[in-house]
Amino acid sequence: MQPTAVTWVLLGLVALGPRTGYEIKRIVDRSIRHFWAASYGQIYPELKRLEEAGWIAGDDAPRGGRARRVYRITALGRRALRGWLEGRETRIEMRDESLLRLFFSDALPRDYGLG
Amino acid sequence: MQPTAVTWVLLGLVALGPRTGYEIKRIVDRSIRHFWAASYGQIYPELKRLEEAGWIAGDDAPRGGRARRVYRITALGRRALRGWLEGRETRIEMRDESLLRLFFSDALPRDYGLG
DNA sequence: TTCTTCATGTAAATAGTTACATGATTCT
DNA sequence: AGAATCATGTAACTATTTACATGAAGAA
Repeated sequence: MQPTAVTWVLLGLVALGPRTGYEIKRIVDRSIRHFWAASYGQIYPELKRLEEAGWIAGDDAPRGGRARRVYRITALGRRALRGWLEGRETRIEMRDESLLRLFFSDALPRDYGLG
Repeated sequence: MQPTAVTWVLLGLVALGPRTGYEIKRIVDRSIRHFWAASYGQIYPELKRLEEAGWIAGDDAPRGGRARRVYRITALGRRALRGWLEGRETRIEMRDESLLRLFFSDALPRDYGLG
């Protein structure tokens, strides 16, 4: 399975305990997003892919009449996650507008506004 | 002009001195990319847009038989850049794989590999 | 002469966000 | 009753990367 941007986020969260896509999104938005964001448009399709690959398994668990699907990690998924955890690859990309501003802070002639 | 991701990178670099698209790409790859990356597919079309907006002006400056276009900033461009520099908006997004790994470092049962 | 760098540009593919559709449940 | 939250999913849009085409100049 070719991992995408959200593969390890989903697999990691499901490894911590059974989760729905909705719960995953909530957790990501509250904490993980500070160093790795994820949108519904990524999460739901990727959960399907992970299930097809056998890394997670989904169980229908409706709450009343409301559809709901809870995913849990499989042995195969644990193996994959362990492999990634032990990896040394360290992809890092960032966009920090304040650093960009700092970089260009002297790009224009000063206006001596503070002088 | 609706700014894109690379607008301020290009305008800032051109404000520091006349530059070709190729030079901009080289500078970005050597330094700025650590906090704000840019690809040719963004740079060349955006240089065109900036020129159409009157924020920069391009002059053909071939080297021998090799086509070459050098851009310089205009008064309008300086105004726009100053406006952005004085702004307080601070968009920041990052993806740090090692932080993600750290976050999930206890997601699996320990294998006591170091014990 | 061959390799690297200079130089511009874009098509195609991939990635990602946003906004909506849909509707139940729970909280105030 | 009304608002917020739970819950899934995707279409359409926007953004971004990659790889290629093209070819001259300079360095080894």
